[in-house]
Amino acid sequence: MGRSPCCDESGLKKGPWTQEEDEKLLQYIQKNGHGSWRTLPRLAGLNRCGKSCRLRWTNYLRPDIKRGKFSQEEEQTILHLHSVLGNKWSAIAAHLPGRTDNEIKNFWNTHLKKRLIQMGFDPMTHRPRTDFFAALPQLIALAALRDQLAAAGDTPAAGAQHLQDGAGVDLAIQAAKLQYLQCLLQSAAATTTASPAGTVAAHDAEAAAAAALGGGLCSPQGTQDSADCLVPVSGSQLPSCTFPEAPVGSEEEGDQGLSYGGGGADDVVDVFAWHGGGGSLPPLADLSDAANNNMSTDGCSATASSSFGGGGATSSPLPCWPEFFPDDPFITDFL
DNA sequence: AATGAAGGCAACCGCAGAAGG
DNA sequence: GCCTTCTGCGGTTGCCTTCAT
Repeated sequence: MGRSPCCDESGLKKGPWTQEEDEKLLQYIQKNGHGSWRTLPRLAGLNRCGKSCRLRWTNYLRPDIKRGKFSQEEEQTILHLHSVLGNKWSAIAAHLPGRTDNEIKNFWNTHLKKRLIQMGFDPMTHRPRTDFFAALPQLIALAALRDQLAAAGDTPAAGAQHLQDGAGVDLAIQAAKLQYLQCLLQSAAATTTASPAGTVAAHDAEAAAAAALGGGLCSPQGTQDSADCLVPVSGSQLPSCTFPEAPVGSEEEGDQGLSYGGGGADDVVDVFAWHGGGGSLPPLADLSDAANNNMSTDGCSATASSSFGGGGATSSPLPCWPEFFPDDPFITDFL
């Protein structure tokens, strides 16, 4: 190593490309192919380093580049492959025709990664985060929801009126959501000892990715059972292909489909809406049905089909929160 | 309407590995 | 086998646009 960067050579232009430069590069490559990137700029009459030319070509000028928003299928694929491959952007890009590694990397860093973090998942391991600060947004949301519940039940008359005018149903739905949230946190605790995906040998990860793709990725239409979608190395991980797609047609949820709020209690609702979109978790309507019917007090039975947490949520009853904060009056009172 | 903050994206930088002599 | 050169990849930066106040 120790080789000086190619762009250190004096006089070479850096920064944004002009249309004229694009045209020169495009015409040269279309006519001659790129050949040696190092000699290309001189031959093409460009005052750029070869590296810059290659980047411009592969990330922007290449004719097969697909532009525009990522589709739901592409999002699912990225999430799934990232859970298996990690930050191997070029490998991930190889499975997404027309998408560049740079584009995928940017999309991950600006969208998907943030969503995982906001939902309390470690974006590197795709597992629920177990530290307190990761759960802080949920705690805040819980507090807000509790206030809402308390306000609704201020007086018996008010409470009865709420139930009559439909507000009671909303509260029941929110209670069901809350219980689901508790399940998530429980699964977080259950996966504390699990090893991170990053420890998986690269060839195993590649093989797993190939197997997953060859055997068919988790169908966005949900035609394949979520358990079948899990590749071996990510069997106890959360997102990957077990992420359900966003509710179809929810344009108001934002341009990417997956819904997130800006903070506070809205986050919880949005997160649940996303989870309930049709993947391995029951749709929100199911939760509300459970709430309206005979909602179990263990908080997890309503989501018994969930694959989250590697079985922790399905095999062990709650209470989860009192284990974390046994003396916290808010927790004990709320539960 | 102005201004600051945040988000999104294109491009750069430096490292690692492959290829060739 | 060693050294040099080239290519590709992942991380990071900085600019531009959009949004919020």
